[in-house]
Amino acid sequence: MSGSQRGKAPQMAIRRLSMYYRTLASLREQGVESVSSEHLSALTGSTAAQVRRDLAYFGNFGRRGVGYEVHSLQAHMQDILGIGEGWPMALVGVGNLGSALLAYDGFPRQGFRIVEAFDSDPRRVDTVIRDVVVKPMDQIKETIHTRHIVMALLAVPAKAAQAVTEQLVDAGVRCLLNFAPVTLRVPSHVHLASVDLSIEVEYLSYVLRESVAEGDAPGGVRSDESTVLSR
Amino acid sequence: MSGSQRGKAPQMAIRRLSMYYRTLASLREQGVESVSSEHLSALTGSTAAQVRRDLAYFGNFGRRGVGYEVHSLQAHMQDILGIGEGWPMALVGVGNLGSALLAYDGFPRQGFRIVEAFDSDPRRVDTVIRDVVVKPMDQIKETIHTRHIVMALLAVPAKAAQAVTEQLVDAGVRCLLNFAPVTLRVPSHVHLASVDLSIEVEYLSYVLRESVAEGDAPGGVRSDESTVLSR
DNA sequence: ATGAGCTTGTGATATGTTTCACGTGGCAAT
DNA sequence: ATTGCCACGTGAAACATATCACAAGCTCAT
Repeated sequence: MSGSQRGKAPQMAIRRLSMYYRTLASLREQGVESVSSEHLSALTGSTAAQVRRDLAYFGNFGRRGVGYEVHSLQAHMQDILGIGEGWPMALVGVGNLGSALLAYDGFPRQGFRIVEAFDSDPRRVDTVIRDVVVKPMDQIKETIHTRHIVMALLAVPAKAAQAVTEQLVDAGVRCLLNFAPVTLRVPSHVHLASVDLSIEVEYLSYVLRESVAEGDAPGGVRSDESTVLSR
Repeated sequence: MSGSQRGKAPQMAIRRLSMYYRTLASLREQGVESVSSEHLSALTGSTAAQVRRDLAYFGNFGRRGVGYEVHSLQAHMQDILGIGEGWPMALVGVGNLGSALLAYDGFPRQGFRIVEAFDSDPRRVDTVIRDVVVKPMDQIKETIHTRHIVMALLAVPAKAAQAVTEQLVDAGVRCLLNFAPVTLRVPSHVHLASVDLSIEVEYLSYVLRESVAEGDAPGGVRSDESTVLSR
């Protein structure tokens, strides 16, 4: 009944669902009521077969000969991804990046809100950014516990990251999005994703030099080969 | 001669090289002179076999029975990744995120520097952040051309992203790191990577609800399953 | 020198993901 | 009703990636 899917979906498929979700939201704003896998793939830089396969991991959302109903498909994506649960998030580290995360309007728009922020610097404690009061680190455990926060964003310096991670895990956090350029260790019941800017830049640097080394003439138009899409 | 490698490396392997590089730098600071694949895998959350395979895509850097010499291996990684070419980068969009990117010290430490910044908001133009003068958008083409900039970071609102991308491509940029939550279209000779915060958060949201749905008891200690590592 | 012990580099294998190709069901028009 | 067309859902094939397991090469102690 709630034991969801058919086969288990590849991790990448789940990330692509996010893209489909966003694209569907945009289509809906434009008043589009129906999409084909072909259309959706063009908008997300995927392929039609991939779109169909990705969606089929989770159910039969389309109608043969017709396509997918935008509104209903979006609702399904939202449900699968857990958007709308309105998970409250905590932020640790209110430096430049942390402040940017607090201000990032993509989160609230997708139903995620940073409701608590922490920093070790006394000069930042008690400042207010976007209606969030910055608290000192020693209040992490109590605050996270009483507010039932399960997701945390980690925007502290690399050196501090592992120690802070352990505080957060100890406080009961279940998901961590790490921005520090380090490999974190977490217990197996805690989920971890990382955004690493250096890795992305170095990856581009690699493909750049590779493409310069070989001959490379301009060609047609290609789509996103981003971090998460592959092809 | 410069047509580098043996087999061609998986994209993920290249991202892992970045992690090895960073880890080697850290080991070197600690005065460690030699590592085994076993040791390196423990530090990066990979496996020994994976480390050896990843490195073997590019050459024979180790000595059997001994391991890898930290300094020399780091130098090879640097060379492969093109770190040290000192690619100058341009930033477009000096809002919260853009400012954070300007301040991010991971870039200069890896040999990448943001040397130009652009914004469409007149209130931001001519301000100076971290020694970089913010220029108006209409100077993109000339500036990028004369300074031979090949990499650009895109930190503008989603709505503006595609248009700005086209300006940058027109100006001669070869690599783009996109932070806007949209799928960009670029000509095939331009390389694109994307960092999408919503996707990461939604991915965590998915695995969270999945793990809550099934029974899940705490277990041992696991390592990074981040964006880029897989397993 | 020789042997024991260690760790790399790599065929072979296993696993995972994407693509292909087509059967199935649905719609519209005649 | 029947026909023609369309687009989904999916088994099977192709491809990509990770893991296994071991031969090859190095070091050190004797």
